[in-house]
Amino acid sequence: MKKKGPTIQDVANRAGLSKAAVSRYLNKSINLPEETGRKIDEAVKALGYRRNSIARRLSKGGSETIGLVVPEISNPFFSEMAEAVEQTASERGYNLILGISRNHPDKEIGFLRWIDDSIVDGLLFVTNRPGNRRLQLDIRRYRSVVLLDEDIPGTVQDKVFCQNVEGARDAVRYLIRTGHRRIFHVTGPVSLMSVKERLDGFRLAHEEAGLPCSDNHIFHHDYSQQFGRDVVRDILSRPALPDAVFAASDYIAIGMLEELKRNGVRVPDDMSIVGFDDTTLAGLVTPKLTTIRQSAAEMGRIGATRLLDALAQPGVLRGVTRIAASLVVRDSVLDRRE
Amino acid sequence: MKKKGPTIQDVANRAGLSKAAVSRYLNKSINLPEETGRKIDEAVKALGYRRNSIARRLSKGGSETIGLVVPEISNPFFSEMAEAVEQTASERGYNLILGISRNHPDKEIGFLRWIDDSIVDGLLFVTNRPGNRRLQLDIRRYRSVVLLDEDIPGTVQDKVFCQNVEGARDAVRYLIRTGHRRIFHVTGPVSLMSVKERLDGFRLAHEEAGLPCSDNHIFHHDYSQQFGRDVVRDILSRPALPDAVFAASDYIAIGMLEELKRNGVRVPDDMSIVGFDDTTLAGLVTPKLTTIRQSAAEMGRIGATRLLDALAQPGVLRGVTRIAASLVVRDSVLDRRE
DNA sequence: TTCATCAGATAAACCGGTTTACAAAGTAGC
DNA sequence: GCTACTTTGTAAACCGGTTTATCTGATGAA
Repeated sequence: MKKKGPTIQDVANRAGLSKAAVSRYLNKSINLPEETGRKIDEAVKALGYRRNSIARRLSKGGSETIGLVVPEISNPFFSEMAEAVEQTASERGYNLILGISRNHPDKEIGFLRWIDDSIVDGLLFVTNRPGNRRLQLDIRRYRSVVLLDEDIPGTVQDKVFCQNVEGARDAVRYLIRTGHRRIFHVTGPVSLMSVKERLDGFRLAHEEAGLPCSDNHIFHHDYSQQFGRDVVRDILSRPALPDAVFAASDYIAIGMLEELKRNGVRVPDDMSIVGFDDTTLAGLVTPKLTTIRQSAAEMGRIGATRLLDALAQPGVLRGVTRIAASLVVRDSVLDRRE
Repeated sequence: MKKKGPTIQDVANRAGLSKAAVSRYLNKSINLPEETGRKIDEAVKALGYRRNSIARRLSKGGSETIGLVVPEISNPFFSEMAEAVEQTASERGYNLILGISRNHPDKEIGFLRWIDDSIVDGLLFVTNRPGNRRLQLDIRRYRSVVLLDEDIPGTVQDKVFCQNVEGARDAVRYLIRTGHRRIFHVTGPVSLMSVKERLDGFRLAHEEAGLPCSDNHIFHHDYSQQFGRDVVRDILSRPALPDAVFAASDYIAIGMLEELKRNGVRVPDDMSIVGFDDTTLAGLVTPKLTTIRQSAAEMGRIGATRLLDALAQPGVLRGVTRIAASLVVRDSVLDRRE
């Protein structure tokens, strides 16, 4: 029942050589004459030798594994990201280990320890708790961490975000261009960089168009479907309805869609809605959601590439990379120009 | 820049003891007097010692990591499963490493090698290629593999599936009970166990009701949205439309919904639809999909528990576990009884 | 011939723990 | 006082590789 596989010593014995020769040959760190190489190859094949990766990690000090830490994986944005990261990692011979933080700072910090513990060589990190002081202080100690999607202020790592300002500005520009004048913004907590930046874009588009932009047209809470539903009740209780809403996430937009429907408000006839993210859900709801597309896959791919490059060649920081955010027109916005 | 953390030897030195004493104390495999224990604790704290998990794995022979292999992670069914697996694993001190096979048998077999390579102690395995001969032969060599969702014939591992027959039967019973008489079945490839079993349930419900059940009311291809769209064109080209369709996956059902809408066929007024899986998408589409709920999370949780139990106490096989599949009534079925 | 050089290969240290087998000191029982 | 445990602890082997420093014998140049 033991199934102890053959060790490198067994291979060496069979080939009539030393461990060192076999190891170096297998790692291509030595040039051996053809005949010798053949003997090793033969022994490896005959014994079915596979090197023990744990032992290898111990002596090399690396794990050939990277980690991805996300708040949740059942959110399509993160699962699309994970898919791309796994793809990129596996193309370069790395394994991917998954950490799900459920937004607990303790878990997040625990995942950082993976680096100390040589469980991973580096980490791709997404957090929704940028304000956590401990995390902030802690994360700076770690090189080989790449931040995705949301920033943690005061950190110096490589980072990959999307063009939040431009995306939001384009969304609102589009609403203005299609004749909307009273636009609300429903978004997440002010602590998040993406929220701040999308709000900047929202304001920018208003300024460009010479439109006023009141603070009480802005609703902060979180990027959830539930908030989308709740905010609708809030909005409907007000004297004047907006003719459009720019929601800073598809989840919010979808929650709103649902609740508006329940209240007999037709989208887009009575109210237009634009979302943000373009997860797979956006094309599935009715009406199909017009939204700003940011590719979670691209973010994952670029982040993983950055990280793997950094591991291969330490010391080279590339700073912040921005991926595109572009408008995808579907059915949730009505053209109101007469 | 080396950041070499303190080793157990450093702790031993500071506490004036031997490596062995420290190791055994830290692993609670020895009882030391309070005073000595305190000295070790002090040294650990003062030095900020964390044990090197790679070295530990090497000597213990285990990795305290399990793997989850799925065809894709961006499919909500699998990401919900992954979330539950990660949760269960982390509660028991295990890490989760993710393998995405993209349905390539080569990759699947590669992931099995993780066990040989001591990268994982065990594997949760979901495949859509049950027919692959090589995989079939190969997988039998591995204990500590648990099969989820789909079977691989001829294997002896622990397995967790859902009650496909009962679920499908209930779906069709419900359609019959609500007055439907001409029910089509749109499903995946015959090679999958789930497809066979759901078909059995489909037939069973017809028999019970004394209804005929023709083979050319059954459409096989795959569990994809695209097939849902395609099959609608096929069905609409036929002389007589069904009054209901039982789709063996939500993805198929959603694809059909979309294409039916495009063709002016109203759901559920002109045609009722029942899906299978109850992924998050089901509640989001219009009309909301009536479907059979199988909890991917529960499957993941139970599978992970089985695997971890098996690792803790080898040799005890529990065979096949079935999780519930139950009807969730939403808006895609019309009651046609006058 | 002789010294330098180099290809081919190895012994031994090392990575950082765990574990086995055993020693030394304390103490109980008689 | 002597034997028999118990307690407290350790030295050394081990896990399975990688890597460094070194050795040997052959080739080439002077």
